[in-house]
Amino acid sequence: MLDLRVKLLLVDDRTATDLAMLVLRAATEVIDGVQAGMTARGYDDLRPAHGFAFARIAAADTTVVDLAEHLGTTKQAASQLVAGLVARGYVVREPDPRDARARLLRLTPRGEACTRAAQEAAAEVVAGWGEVLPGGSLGALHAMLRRVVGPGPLRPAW
Amino acid sequence: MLDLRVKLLLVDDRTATDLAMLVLRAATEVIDGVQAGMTARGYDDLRPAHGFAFARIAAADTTVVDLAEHLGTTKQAASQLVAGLVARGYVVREPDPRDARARLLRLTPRGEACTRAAQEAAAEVVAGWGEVLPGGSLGALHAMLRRVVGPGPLRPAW
DNA sequence: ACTATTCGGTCAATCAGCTTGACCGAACAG
DNA sequence: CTGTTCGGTCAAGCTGATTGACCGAATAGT
Repeated sequence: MLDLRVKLLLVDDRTATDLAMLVLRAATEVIDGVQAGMTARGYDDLRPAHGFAFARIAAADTTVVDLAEHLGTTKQAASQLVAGLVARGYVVREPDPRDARARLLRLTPRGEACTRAAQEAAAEVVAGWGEVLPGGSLGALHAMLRRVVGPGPLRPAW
Repeated sequence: MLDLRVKLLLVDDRTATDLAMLVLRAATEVIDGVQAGMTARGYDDLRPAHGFAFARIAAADTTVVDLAEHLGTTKQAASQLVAGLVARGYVVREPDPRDARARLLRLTPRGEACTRAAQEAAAEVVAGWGEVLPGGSLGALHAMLRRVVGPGPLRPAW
């Protein structure tokens, strides 16, 4: 009877591992689709990792250390990544009024345009899913994942 | 009115990009969870990319070129990866009876045990999801993703 | 107020994994 | 039987990330 309960929770082992694989495949489609959409819009000098950095910088006051934590890398790696974005005109570093050591990262207009492009590309991928799913399923999918996944880092490297 | 149709398909733009992010978060949880479960089981010398290689090798007769295609890398990269697995006793190369150039890859008992461990770890992650979802939702999630994602490479790098 | 420790950030060297390019022997097409 | 394609490896080079050292600003302790 414990066995029955487990079966109810896990469906079954085969389905469980299968589901994990499907999630991975879906994520790969998102990444590849967004990447394709980005190059189609003229942004061909950015990797997915940059996108995650953009999302963080756009969302809140962000320092290099914050970014490193959010990306799950070292602060040195984050620093290099930011240096690249600054060199390409997507990001500027401005002094933090509250802490002379820190430098706040902010998106340039170009960086914001790029962020919007990424969101459009992501929406396109999801729209493709909506076309093969019965109406309302996307909302259900969203609701389920929302309950399932907690906040946490969006590690850009497997 | 076109706008209305789009809205029906995409739910809305905000939800769409949000869904994409959730999928990415879910994938990160899977990867990190499996990785943690693997090290907990004593396999601490393997990266996620190796797991994808295992899955392919276990599923069908596989050569290095097949593997490269499946992983979305060059055959040289796949060859190096296989060399590492052979050196660590997870995989053996045996001659292909039909083609003297080719070498068929096969899992050793150690490699098979490792594959089972990975499946267990993946099932654990999914089981965690099942605990916070109403009964039957995992099945629904599985069904939706199954319809949505097509066959394709499981790219190990973002 | 003064010292010591922590913290944000960068510089430098090193490392791991992947790519490009060249090449070999086996298979196949003419 | 000869030219070309294909499976696979070797070698060199590049990129992204890590480790280690360090500087100046902030904070803690007394």
